[in-house]
Amino acid sequence: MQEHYEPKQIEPKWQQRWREAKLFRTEEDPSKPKCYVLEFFPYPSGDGLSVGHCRNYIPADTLARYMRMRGYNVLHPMGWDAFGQPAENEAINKGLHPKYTVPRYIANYKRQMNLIGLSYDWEREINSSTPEYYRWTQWWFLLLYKRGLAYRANALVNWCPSCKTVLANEEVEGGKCWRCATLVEKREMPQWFFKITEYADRLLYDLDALDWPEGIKQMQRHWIGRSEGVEFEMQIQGHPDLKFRVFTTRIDTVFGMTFAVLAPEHPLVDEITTPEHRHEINAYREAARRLDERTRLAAERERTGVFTGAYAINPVNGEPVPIYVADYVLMTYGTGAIMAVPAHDERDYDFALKYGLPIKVVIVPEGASPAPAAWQGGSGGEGIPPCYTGDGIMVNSGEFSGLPNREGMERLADWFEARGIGQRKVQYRLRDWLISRQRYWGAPIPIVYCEHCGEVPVPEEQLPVLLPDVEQYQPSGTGESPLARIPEFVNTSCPQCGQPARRETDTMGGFACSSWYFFRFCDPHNDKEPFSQEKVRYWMPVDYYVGGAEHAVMHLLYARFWTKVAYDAGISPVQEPFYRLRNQGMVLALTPYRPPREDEILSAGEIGILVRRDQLEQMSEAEREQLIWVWEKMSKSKYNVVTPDEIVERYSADTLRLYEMFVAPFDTAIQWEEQGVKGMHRFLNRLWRLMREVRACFLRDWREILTPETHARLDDASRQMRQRTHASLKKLHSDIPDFKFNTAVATLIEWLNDLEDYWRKANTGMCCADCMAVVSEAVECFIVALSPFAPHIADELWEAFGFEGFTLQQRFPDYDENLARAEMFEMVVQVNGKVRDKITVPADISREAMERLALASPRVQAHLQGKTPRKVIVVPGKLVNVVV
RNA sequence: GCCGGAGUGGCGGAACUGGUAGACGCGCCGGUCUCAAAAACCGGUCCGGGGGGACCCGGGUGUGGGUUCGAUUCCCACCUCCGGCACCA
Repeated sequence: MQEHYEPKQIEPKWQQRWREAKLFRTEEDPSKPKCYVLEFFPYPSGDGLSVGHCRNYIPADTLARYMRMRGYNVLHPMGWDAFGQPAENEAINKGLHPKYTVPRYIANYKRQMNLIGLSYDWEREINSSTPEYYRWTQWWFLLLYKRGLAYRANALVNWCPSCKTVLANEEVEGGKCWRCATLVEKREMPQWFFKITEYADRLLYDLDALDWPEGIKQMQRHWIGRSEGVEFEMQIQGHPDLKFRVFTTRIDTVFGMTFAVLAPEHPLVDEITTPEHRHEINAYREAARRLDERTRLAAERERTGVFTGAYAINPVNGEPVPIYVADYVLMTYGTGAIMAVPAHDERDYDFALKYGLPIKVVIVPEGASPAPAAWQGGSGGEGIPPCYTGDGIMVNSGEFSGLPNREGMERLADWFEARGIGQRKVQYRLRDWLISRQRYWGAPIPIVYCEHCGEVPVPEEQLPVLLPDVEQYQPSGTGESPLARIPEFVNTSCPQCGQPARRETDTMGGFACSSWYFFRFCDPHNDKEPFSQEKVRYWMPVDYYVGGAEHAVMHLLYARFWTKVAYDAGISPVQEPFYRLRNQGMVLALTPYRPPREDEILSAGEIGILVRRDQLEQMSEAEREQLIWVWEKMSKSKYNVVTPDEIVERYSADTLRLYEMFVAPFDTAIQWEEQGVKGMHRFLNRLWRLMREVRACFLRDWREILTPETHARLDDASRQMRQRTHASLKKLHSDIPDFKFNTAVATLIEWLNDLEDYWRKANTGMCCADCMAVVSEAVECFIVALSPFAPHIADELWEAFGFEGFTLQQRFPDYDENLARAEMFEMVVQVNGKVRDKITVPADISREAMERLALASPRVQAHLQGKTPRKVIVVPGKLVNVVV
């Protein structure tokens, strides 16, 4: 055994041995329980992994290793979400085709993952950009298509002028593109959609049974946005042939309608606008269409709108109300038209105040007077009723007046349904999933357009539709994919009639690939089908799914949707793909900003000019003092990245692993500080030194020595050491599956501290064979228990102590419940709730004895000052509180 | 504005179903080794006050109130920070 801990020798050595032994290889084994541990499908970027990315992989790896050592058959695979726009954008910038860059980046990721000792079964590696994989992504498209869940439609879509492609609703964040933050525009184009809305209810209700972070479930619920209400029809005055429908969740307020609003894009606007308003309406619609997202973002909550000159008839009382066009009504939600009730809706209220429209109160809070005199003036001023959106009693509502509004809602819904002019309806915020991308680095949509047969799906046996080589990377700008400029690709024959036909040139967005990869990992090399039923039945669902919270809606919703479709088609054994979900916290790094120079101007919200690393090194002392350091998410663009490579170089992979798990709870954001890394390195050094000392006295047969009889004659310190060993194991068994890696590592450190103390004492003087057996038990258990966290040093020590094989093949040590329990405890004695004494007593002490000992304490007597206790509270195993 | 989460020493954080607040690590202070420094190791370290000292007294988990023998933990109100959504009728 080397004198010092030399990670540079032991880490590569063990990584090589693991590889040669195919240690991480997984096969189906019906005799063992399975455990599927999966991390989010990474996109292999040219920047490689940072220690920030490792925050995900390291704890997941520790969990996977632990589960293996618990006897589970663990599936822990890794692969690459290799299609996507970053690779294309890079191709444009550097002139290198993704087919060359992507494999290089993958190789680097893999090298880094191996460097930090991740236990992936590389035989199951998959790459979504290979025909072997995307063939089956296309197969999924056809599955959805056959089930009526894929359709092409002309639609007003989100267009990113920078990416030159359309975006799904989920990919638009605050009106900007999720990738490049460019303002998104609206365009009308034919596009492919998946009918995720058909699954809205199931996607909503099935969330309840999932063991996911509550926040993520909440976000999905909100994204689906189910609401119940009534959709009804309104006549337009002077147009007996025209009517429009509105949706409301507050049918109880229908008597308070004082105007109606159509979305600017509503098809009826043209027909009903009167000549004198036409000019103004057209201008408004044009502005809304063009500057849509921009103005809506800039002009906060400012309401604007224009009168059409037309009137709608309120069906409940026959009163005409003016019809406005306003952009606060969205064409994409509900019917694109609303009844406006300013007295009971904030938005309608603001609009009515601005345009001087009447405000008619139809609900009053229970016990309140409906008289105008009672109004203290809403935000509109004296004499104007405030906007009240809560529950109450209906007034001014004809035959419904006097009813509690909740009841009125039901009666009115019945009223509309009985007359056939309206019905109860459920609305969703969720829209269908737009899948088309006008890009070449994605899976081609397997559809052919034939003059005779129309839209024809490519037959399964003709898959894959191979992606051709693209020489011109640039998007066409017309909105078409670069694939459209490759005649050999576009021109084909119709699979049905054989006549000349054209291929669809759109590809599928990247989320298609990641919506089913967890199935593929179960059977990654199947070339007959996407996956075999037998294997999927064995492995699915994913038991632990680990990744960042940024995919809360997009990926996680899409993957759930595809899984449900597969379930309905009889090819998935589960309705939900991910039983447990855990989100890791971000890794923050200090990022330097400098004050702006005279010629530089900061935009709003900026605190200074970002300083690059090379610039930082050239700065003078005076300049450095001016810097403002801010904790920000580690990223290439902030020049604050720390790589695992440099940490492994300076310390070791095991150090990095321990630090990332120890520094904070798994789901908390952490601040990257190298000082803390040093602490973990010290721990490993200390471990090494102690093991070197202990090795000579190590007794392999400690199990035979430590019989119950021997245990009974051990001294206090030895029995306590055994208790510490077993209690530590117990704690590890509960912390690891619970993702409490920080306290798990703390437990290891404490255990080692105790062992060091015990060893010091046992080694000087009181040395005996029994003591060495106690040390040996602790040492052997410690090495094996350390293995999931720091596998390299664990295997090295394992070998140094003369054991064969790998720690990963050992059973994670079980603990003895009786030994884990302390024999003595420190009984706390309080007087009036304040700690006054601590007395060490046997664990099985009686309540009476506790009370007697407590009252006998001189300290307690001193605080009692002769007074007699009014009450004595005894909590067994804990404390005694004397109340005076 | 709405939804979700969190406020604990100089710092990251610990504390089971209400029961010793501050585990563990960093930093800092003192020491050992060294010509010296670094590294490494050993000891100390919530704040205030008292004592030569082992110790003793008081305060303390964002703020204010409440329940309780006892509250970081439960309840009410408020403040701050982080994440998400934002005209969804």
